[in-house]
Amino acid sequence: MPPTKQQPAVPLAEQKAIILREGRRVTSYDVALVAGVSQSAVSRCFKPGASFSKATYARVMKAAESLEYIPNAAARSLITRRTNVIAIVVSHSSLLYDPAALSELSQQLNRRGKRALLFTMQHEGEIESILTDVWQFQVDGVIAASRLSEAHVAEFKRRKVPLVVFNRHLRDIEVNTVLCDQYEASRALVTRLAAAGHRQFALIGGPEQNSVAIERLRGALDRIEELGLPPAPVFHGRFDYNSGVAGLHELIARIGAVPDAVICGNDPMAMGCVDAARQHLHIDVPSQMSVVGCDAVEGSNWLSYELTTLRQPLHRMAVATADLICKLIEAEGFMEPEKRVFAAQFVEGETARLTAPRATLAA
Amino acid sequence: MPPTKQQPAVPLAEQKAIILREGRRVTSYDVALVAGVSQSAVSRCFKPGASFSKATYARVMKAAESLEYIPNAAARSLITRRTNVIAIVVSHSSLLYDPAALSELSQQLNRRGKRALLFTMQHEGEIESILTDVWQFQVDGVIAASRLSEAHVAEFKRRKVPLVVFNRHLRDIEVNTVLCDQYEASRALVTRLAAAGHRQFALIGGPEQNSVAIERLRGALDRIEELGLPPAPVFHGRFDYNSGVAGLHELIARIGAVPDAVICGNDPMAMGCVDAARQHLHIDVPSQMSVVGCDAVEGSNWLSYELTTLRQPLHRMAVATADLICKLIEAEGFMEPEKRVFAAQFVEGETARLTAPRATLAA
DNA sequence: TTGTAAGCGTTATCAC
DNA sequence: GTGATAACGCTTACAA
Repeated sequence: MPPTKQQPAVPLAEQKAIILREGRRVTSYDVALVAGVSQSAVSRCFKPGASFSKATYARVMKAAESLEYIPNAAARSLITRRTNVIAIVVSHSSLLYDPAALSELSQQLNRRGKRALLFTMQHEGEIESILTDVWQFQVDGVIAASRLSEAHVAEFKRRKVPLVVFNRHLRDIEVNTVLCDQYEASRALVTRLAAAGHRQFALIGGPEQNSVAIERLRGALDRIEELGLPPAPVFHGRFDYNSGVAGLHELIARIGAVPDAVICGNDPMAMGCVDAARQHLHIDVPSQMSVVGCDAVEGSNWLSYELTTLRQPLHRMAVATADLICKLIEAEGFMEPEKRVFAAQFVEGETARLTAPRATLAA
Repeated sequence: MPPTKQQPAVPLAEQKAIILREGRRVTSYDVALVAGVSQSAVSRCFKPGASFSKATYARVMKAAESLEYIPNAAARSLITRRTNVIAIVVSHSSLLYDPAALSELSQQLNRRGKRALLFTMQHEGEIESILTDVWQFQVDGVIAASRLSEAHVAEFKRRKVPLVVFNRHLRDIEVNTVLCDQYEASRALVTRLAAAGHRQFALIGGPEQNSVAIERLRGALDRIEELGLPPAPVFHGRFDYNSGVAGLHELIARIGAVPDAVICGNDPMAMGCVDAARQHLHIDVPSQMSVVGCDAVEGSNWLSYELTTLRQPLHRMAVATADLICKLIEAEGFMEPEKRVFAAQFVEGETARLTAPRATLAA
């Protein structure tokens, strides 16, 4: 066996004492001293795919473990220009009303070795200060589930920070997007309900600025007009249960009669609408009035509701989003904006009448 | 006016061209060149409380803005040893079943100038790899809403990373904690229900390893025994709606009769229990059987349920958690572990009978 | 108040 | 395969 050439190793206990005394963190330099190798050798051992001998690796790992050494991500990212952090920008309400989306996104990023830096905003105005922080943290990319102006999108481009817009419709802006085709889903829904004999529609939409809410409304209104049905009144809610309750009362007052079908911008509003109908107004759902929600959230399929709704393929959308952001990071700017559109899946449920009523035929 | 002494400023356009050509990021050095000052002057202008003249500040800010300069957080944290990032470790299920907690925490951190790095875990086993990442990212502190072993807590201490455990009961471990007194709340609940004449209790608990679930069960079981009531059977669910449905069926089979009251470990399970009673078994709630949940989640107060439940003061808990973690960061280790305990608030709702039944007196 | 210069803890380059 | 050495972009004494 040839003699192993190596630097004199510093005793572990001694090095530990020094670190403790100076109140320092453990660095790769400390590991190098204990392992009897150079600092760069330590660095290489922590880099997958780098070249080092088995013996060096063993010595380094032993020293690293006994010192509980962990590489410093800040120092690494300073030179690699990669942080392995993806910012997720999400509004307070989407977090509350659809927590599964955030959870899925986080999981998918983790699986790809990325971590999620969470930015929640209560008001649209906070976006400015959030973006400032996003730039500061040098995140590798951003997933935004929030409204973004054209100027904001342009700044992402200038700064070369990959951006994927999740489930928002940014019309006429060239930007990477993963979304569910709300417009088409709404149209198909109206078609189906109309085929079952519904004529007078009423709509409980989401906030007027919300792009998802807008698309859902547009789809329904366009299709209603195309089919020559009576115009549908619109109530703008805030995506919460109470908006559904209030919405139904107001819509009935406006029409002066019970509508055949109420299409709601999301599930909590639809559940509010169902409850208001059944418990306040003693309207039977679905025989007297149909109610449809959107999102198939936790709770929509419970026995008390069994809501008719539209399920977004959240898992697949999260996978697509994570894939896309990773691809963008790899491509380093040399990629055309990509839009990945998913179709919503109809959940029949029990709150909408989906076949023509016999009674009507008899009458 | 005295002549302003300053270094020759480099033209903005020229500097921009250089940056673009070299594909670099904009650094404080670029700003310094354009502003005609030293790099350290630029740094100082971005540090609140540092000393600089008004004139210098103005020149620096003008240059910074025109170059769209933003300080690099990685470089800064390398030297300041502060990242302004707090890790939030949360299990998939708590994110899903109580998204408001995460949202509140994130908001409160933001308000204190901190950002949240989100770690979600689907299985308890993932905690190891998560902690490795936590150390790498040099976060200023960690808020954990998950199970942590004594060894894990010890590692936080060794690495001097502030830790606050959110709403978990780590028995016999010295660790900063913000929680709701589940044990006491459960005891009080049993007391109140017993006073209303309930004798046969049944329990639908959460996962056997979950500390919150354990405390809730313990409190109920202890109090039931103290009051000399018949022993209550326990079903262990997974915190989801279906567990509540399945739980009620099984508990009734075990007792051989309908219990007087079912205490559930959280709201979705309670709602499952209510639905199973009303719709599968045609048991009237609350006249024939009382059902109580826990958490007062979104949906528990909707008309179809109006659940009797225990509300945790989430907002105040989030504020306390954010305050505590910030205090710990400031104290740099010189602080005794602190436990902040909040009391749950009883929500009367409509699924539990809270007064003695007249019928019983007559019989 | 301001500029000079020495770090912070890595990775990357390049001889050997 | 390995060890010097130069970045990375900032903060912070210290001297002027």
